[in-house]
Amino acid sequence: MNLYKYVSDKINEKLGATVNLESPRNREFGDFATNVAMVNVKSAGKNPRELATDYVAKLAELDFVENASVAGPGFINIKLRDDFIWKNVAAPEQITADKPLVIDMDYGAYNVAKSLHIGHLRTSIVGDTLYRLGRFLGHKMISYNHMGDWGRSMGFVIAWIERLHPDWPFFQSNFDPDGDYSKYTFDPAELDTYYPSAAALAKTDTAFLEHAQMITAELQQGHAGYNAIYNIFMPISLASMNKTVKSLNIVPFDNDLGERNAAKYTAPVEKMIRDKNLLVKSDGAEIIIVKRDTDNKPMPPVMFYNSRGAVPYDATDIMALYYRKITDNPDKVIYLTDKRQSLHFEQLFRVAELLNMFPADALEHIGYGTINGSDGKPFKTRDGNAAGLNDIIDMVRVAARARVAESGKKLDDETIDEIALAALKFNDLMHDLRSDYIFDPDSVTSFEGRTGPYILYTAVRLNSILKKAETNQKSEIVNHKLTVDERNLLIQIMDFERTVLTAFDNRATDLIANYAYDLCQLINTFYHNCPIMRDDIDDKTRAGRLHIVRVARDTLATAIDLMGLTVPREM
RNA sequence: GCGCCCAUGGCUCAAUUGGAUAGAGCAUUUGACUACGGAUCAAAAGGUUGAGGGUUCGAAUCCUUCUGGGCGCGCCA
Repeated sequence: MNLYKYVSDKINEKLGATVNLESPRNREFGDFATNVAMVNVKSAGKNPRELATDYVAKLAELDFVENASVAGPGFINIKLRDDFIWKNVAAPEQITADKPLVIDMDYGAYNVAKSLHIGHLRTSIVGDTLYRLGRFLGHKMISYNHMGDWGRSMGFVIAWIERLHPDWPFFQSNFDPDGDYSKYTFDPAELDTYYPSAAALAKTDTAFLEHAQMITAELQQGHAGYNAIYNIFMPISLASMNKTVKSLNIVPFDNDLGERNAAKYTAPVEKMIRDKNLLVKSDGAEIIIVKRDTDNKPMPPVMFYNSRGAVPYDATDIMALYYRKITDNPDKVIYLTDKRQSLHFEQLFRVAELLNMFPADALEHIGYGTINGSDGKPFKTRDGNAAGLNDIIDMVRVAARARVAESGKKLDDETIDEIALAALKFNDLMHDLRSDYIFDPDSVTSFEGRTGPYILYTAVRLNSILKKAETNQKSEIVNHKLTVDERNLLIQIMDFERTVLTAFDNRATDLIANYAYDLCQLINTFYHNCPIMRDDIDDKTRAGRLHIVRVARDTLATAIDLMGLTVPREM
């Protein structure tokens, strides 16, 4: 149940006020606290402690209140009755948001012919958890991997292939579009080196750069040879992306539709823009002015056609939005990208408004921070290269395997992978996604303390008890007087629903991760202090504690699933 | 130049969006039933929340000035 909401509503009803209910930081103060007396002190004309005393008398009449007391400058602390807690604590169910929405989520945004690197970690992992959260709350979530598959980088890749194989038919003037080109193929790993190599060359070789830019424009305008070679490497690259997606255990994208798909809608979108007289010629390009008189900051125009006639990402993003409008017609579109792109999205949203495509509040950009190394600069491997995502996954796996070997346990590879992935993903999820954070390989691979493996370990422990207790499956709730550890755990369990709702509302995946960690701490303390299967434990206590274990396990398992992690059978 | 973001124990992060004695993890020191599984638990030590000023019952959080960092500002995404 949403304990917080229930208690909050009852108290509001009783006091005829809007109470700001909170969980006290220090659990000894009580299960809940409120500052309502301090807030209402002005209108009441009493001092806060007097007013609080009045409130306390009323609160004591509520059937779920064990006691209520005044503390400090006028806080009211409330302790719940044991039987109320016993009666209401339950495993989480699918929660339905008040108003289920259709939500398009744009994250991932992988690039063709460029392997995933550490920059894709957050968009993938956080995007996946937001997607799962939204789904859990009953929203219709539609995910888009808005691939970089049609812009400048494609010209670079093709130019690089031409450089390697100038004799290939795709680059000849007499290219036959109906020919059989099945013998031309690429090794995925090698393909991933093409774009970086080309980009590096373009920095020094202006002629190469200009040639690549021309190829981009010609590709977009239908050049047969370029399109043919594109159609060969594109699927190879996509398969490679999806392999990484799978190894990250993120929900497959509903749509792998990127810039190329969007560009199909150039004509209707251009018409919309022209109809409103928004397209302006400038330096050979065609742009949309989005600056407003009230702006006190730089607001460059949106590029629709560049001077070579190609559609850059400014334009394809408008078209992608158009595509989503005419297909999903979503209530909301949420973009999850690096925060450095926030100006771009502000521009895009202005265009959407100018075109009456979406109101401003339907579009949302969540900008996540950079993952830095211990030097405070974007994380690189020891040899100074941008760290590949597969390399990072492997690094954590190797560490996990070593850890298992050291402990003398025998776990299969699948389990080790689950542990390693948990370490990597939890480390990402626990940070405030809008801030930069430092990625410390030693800390991520330590598997101790505030880590993914700690979370999984806790779940495995609970499963282990339940397995052991299988024989006496009394599912009825036998209540006994709660110990402090039992009580703290149950209160936290009952706060799950509020946490999930708040996390989604604030697009704050760290709330789920931190909730799970706090829950695990309480579980482990309970586990340590409250024996269950030991011979000296009476049946009533055992049955009650087993019930707690079941509910705790189910709650934790739900949180783990929302984070896209898997509980191993053993560890 | 204009604009946005950040600064919290030695290190990495929190702080219920203005609430009580600023909490965790790592590292350090110490302890735990020969174990419902020790990837755990318990405890100690460690803080003028970058600096100054202001707002109020109450500030890490809001305003202001300063210092130090990061990022963005038309043909990349």
